[in-house]
Amino acid sequence: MSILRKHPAYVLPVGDCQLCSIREHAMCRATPEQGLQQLESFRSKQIGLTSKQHLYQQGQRHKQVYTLYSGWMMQYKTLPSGKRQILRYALPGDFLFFQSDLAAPMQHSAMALTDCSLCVFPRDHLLEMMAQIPQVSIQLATFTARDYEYQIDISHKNAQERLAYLLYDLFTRIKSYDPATTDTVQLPMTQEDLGDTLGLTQVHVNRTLRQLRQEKVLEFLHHRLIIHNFEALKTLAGYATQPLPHSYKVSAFSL
Amino acid sequence: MSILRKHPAYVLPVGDCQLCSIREHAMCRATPEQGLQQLESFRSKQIGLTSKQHLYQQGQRHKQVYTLYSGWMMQYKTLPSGKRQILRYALPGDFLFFQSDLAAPMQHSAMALTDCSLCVFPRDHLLEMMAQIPQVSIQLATFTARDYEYQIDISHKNAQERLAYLLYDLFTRIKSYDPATTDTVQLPMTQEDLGDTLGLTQVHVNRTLRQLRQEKVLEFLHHRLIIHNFEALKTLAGYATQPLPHSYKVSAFSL
DNA sequence: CGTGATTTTGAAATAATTCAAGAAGCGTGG
DNA sequence: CCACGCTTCTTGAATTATTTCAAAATCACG
Repeated sequence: MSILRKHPAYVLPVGDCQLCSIREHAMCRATPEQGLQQLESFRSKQIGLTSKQHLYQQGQRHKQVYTLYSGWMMQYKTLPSGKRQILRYALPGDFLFFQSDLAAPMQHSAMALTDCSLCVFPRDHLLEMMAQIPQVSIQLATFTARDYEYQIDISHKNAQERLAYLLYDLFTRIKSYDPATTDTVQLPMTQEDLGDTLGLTQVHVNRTLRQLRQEKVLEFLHHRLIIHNFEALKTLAGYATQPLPHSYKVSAFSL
Repeated sequence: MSILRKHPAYVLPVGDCQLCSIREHAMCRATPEQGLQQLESFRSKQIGLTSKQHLYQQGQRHKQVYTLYSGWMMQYKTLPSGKRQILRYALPGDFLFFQSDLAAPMQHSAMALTDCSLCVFPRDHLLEMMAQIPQVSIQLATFTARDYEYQIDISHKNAQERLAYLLYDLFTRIKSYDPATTDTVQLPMTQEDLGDTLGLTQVHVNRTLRQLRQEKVLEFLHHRLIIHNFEALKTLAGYATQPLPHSYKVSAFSL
């Protein structure tokens, strides 16, 4: 059995996907009881994927939208140059599908990194869901903003800082599924995946990981990430421990 | 009078800001008549800013949200290193303020690049507006997704491609305010601003602009952008003219 | 155990930054 | 209307960051 099959499959905390009995689901979180029933009426089915299987492909006019119930998925784009750009790793509870133009063909592909299961909703009903259940739109706007802020935060960093930022984020997200986690987690991605995520070559990722290992910050080897120095990692990743100074006057209107 | 004062101030097409009679306003676009009246009831006032004035500052707990009515603004962050990262240039109709955690202090600052006017809404009412007027949430999710996709698109590019992408985008946005535009527009930003937007040094922006000029793609000098070769620019910016090939099989569930 | 995928390392080339200094444009005050 | 000072733009040389190419070592899995 492949390492990706036996990889720990993080699962949403509550029961079978009723998209609704699962409060941790991105689409359900903060939705009131009545809204959950509505949501459930929109759901069309559940599906399973095995590792490496695609859920949808860039260029397709896809008719459905998803939330991930268990497993890891990744979303990526094939660029005009032929290179692969990984946009995002999805964990249980995360949306898969959203793009600014819902009517356009998908601008990216989604592939299972491990065996997965998902909840399916008809794409045609999404706007209806957003209109009828305000929490759905709010969640969607909030999660999209979070992804946006993630990209903003990583964009002006160098190789070491990016790697630190990405690995810190992945570690933190996984830890939220298994609070017993101390310093070690299993990750389904390779060094090449990390490179395609960060816009670095696999070779440079390897050398940067070596640096981080030598500096005793972390180790990443064969799908196992170990964090040795949490504080150093956070600092490298650019999480400010001090509030930033204000250097300009603010308009009189601003308060 | 400063060049930034006499800079062309793009204004929303329709009348005084009734946030409502202005259909092109991000918050109003696609909102039905009844929603517009509701929106108007939420609006608290209009304000003006002069060039270089700040609307809000990173770290503040800001009580209002805005849509820009006329002029240019920029949103930026001060990083722990002290460097400035410009996130976004706002033109009339654009939202200013959104972040994933509405209750947190602002994660960025907003400054007027030219004289500006804006519509103001109490931040406390934003979630209420989103819940009562579904179009507001949908617009917010859509625009945030657009910003996200913009960051995704620019993130794995080199200096020349980034500059091409940014300038093409700015050109296109301005053109939408003045359809008579052919190949020349005025931009309020400096080469240093472009550098802080793209994560490049001002010196490298200068050298890259020289390359683009020598290759007869475009000229950017003293706030004036001239596009000489639109096709070359689009290609450099990474807009694929051909659909991308599909290389993987898709799950049986995907249609 | 053998094969293909992944990781590691070295050497050379390219991309971008840093430091430094000079040139050109812009706006204010005389 | 000109002169001065400040900001922005330009260029060169040296340094650092990252990529490319290539090959060997290790690992996973059948």
